[in-house]
Amino acid sequence: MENKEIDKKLESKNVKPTAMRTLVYKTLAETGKALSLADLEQRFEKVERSTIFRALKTFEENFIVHPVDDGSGSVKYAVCDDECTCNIHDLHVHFYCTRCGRTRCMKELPIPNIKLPEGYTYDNAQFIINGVCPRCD
Amino acid sequence: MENKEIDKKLESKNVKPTAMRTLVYKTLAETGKALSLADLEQRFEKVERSTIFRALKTFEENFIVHPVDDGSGSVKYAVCDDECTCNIHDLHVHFYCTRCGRTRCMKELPIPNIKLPEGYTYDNAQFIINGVCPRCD
DNA sequence: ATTAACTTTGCAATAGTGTTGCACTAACTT
DNA sequence: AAGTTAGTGCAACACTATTGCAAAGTTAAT
Repeated sequence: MENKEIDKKLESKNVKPTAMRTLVYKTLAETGKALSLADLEQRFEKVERSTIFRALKTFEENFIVHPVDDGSGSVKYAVCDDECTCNIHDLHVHFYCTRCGRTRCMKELPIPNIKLPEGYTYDNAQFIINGVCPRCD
Repeated sequence: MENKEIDKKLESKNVKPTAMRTLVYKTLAETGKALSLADLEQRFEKVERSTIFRALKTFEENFIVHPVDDGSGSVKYAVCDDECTCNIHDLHVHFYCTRCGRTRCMKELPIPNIKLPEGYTYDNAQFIINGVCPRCD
């Protein structure tokens, strides 16, 4: 993905594209997986943890990435689709491979509609499936 | 719940009932919610974190409690049903209230059956719904 | 262009969760 | 009762997430 393209994308979501943000976004988009802060940190070496952290938070607030808590101990982040507003209708299943630790967005599997008992309202959900991915099988 | 009853239960799952374990189990069973290590720690004051921690791990290994990672930052634990073997068929939805931070097992809502793409196998899942519970509404 | 105002970044420090080694004590075995 | 095993408390530590502050970079206004 071109840097210019990324910058446009960020701007379209009201986030000023800086070198670091572009880099973080690019990495997330190119790997196509959900990555944790530590994952990202390793990939660049030079960049400060807090800088990446704040980039992710900014992205999250502006619906550029969504957080995935796969139970691995650290929250991971994956790029949202263009139309994503991170509301309940955009949610999808995530698959966590217990062998390689990789987390994959299963955008083709939307979170099933659940009928909660009387009195409960919801606005978000996480559906993590743990198992073994084809690569590790 | 009687202590004797608890002790029987623990023994039936091959866990030796000690004073601490009985206490931890009792608390989990009586509150009827999923509690974190920190939650439990607060309730007793006197008892060591690591002791509670190890009690929970022991319970988990022996299918006496199941862990719930509701995204609050700390894993919580809830008592299993009698017949629970913590395999994929025993799994149920958990509801995390974003106002009060309480996590409730929705045993009446089993995790829906998901058809994964070719090549993926699974053995566990977490389905957390975030919203507001009746108490907080 | 220069200064002022604001934003982003890097660094250092901190809080909280989870986890382990070790020594001490309690419980169980023979 | 002596020896072995299991459980507990304490202290230490690793790691993730998070924040305050100061330096550097960017933008806007004169």
